[in-house]
Amino acid sequence: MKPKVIFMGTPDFAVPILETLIKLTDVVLVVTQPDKLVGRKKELKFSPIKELALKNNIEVYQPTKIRNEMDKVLATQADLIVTCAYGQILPKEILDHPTIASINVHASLLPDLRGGAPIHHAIIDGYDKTGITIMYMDEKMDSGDIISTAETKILDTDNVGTLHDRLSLMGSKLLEETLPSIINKTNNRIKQDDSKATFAKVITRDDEKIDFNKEGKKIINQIRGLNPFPLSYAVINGEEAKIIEASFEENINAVPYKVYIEKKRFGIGAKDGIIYIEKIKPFGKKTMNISDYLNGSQSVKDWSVK
RNA sequence: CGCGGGAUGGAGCAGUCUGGUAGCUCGUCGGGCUCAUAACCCGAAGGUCGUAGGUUCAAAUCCUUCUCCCGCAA
Repeated sequence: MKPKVIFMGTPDFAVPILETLIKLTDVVLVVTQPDKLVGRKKELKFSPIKELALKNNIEVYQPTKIRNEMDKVLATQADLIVTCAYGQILPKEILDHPTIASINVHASLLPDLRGGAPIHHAIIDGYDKTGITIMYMDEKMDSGDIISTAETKILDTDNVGTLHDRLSLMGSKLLEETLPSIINKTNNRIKQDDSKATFAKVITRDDEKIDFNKEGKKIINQIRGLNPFPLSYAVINGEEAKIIEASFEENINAVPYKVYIEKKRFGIGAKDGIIYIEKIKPFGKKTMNISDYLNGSQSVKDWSVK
């Protein structure tokens, strides 16, 4: 007899998790964020999790605020609630509802990087490794007892896209390995050391702007840690341009924000060296290599960066 | 009708306001120079200027329609 599971999640990251649950358990209800009007055309967009649920003929529930709309969940008999990047805090009544437990799949090695953007911050904040934690949920943010973990090194070549995809698959694999022990209640249960907790705040517009007074290494981490979404930017000649990829070379004489034009290279000074832009997405244009960008530009040497 | 940017040889752009021979930086191809080169020199090919219609002797350029791409805001 497969356990009955209520799954709560929203973005792409959670898709492999739900796929694993569909394979191993009886998913009786999927809870996800309401459909949103997205983009300039205001098209109604289903979350990736809703798409997957519909494809598998699983009932979907989309409360605006689950705290105020708990009846549906409480009326659904379940052994487990599994969440992954759902986007809403669950009240105690819901956490206590399933017969076995309410657990969460989180994309960091807790107690590091609690919160909404752990993958971005793992790179931005210069961590050399991160991972997946499956844990019990309590009423605070990502603070419940740890059941299992899996870790991965963050490579210099990683960005949010590659790390996201890797962690997502790791998450589904770890869940598959851990699920039996949770169901027969032989799993580990390790308290988090709250004094060591760090937080991964949701990315804001301010986090996207590059501050060239910072060290080059930090700037590169910021660029990687926001790629491919939402991308970092700088104001070049009065227009916002997304910086897609860049490299860093130490240079003791570098002046922050100064433009360094060399043959086919576009550098911007930082605190301890020069950031060379490799790929850029100018305002209103598509992503292009820096050589293309320079080809179409005139009097680049007079440009300013803010 | 939320605000704004864009569509011009293979790439990135200028030209549009002030209609009148299709331009720039690259790439490609051919040739030259060189021990050699992504460097340099010479030459060539390659574009119905996003779509449809209108104004005009004449439209990339002015007017209108539509399509597609992108940033912000939600």
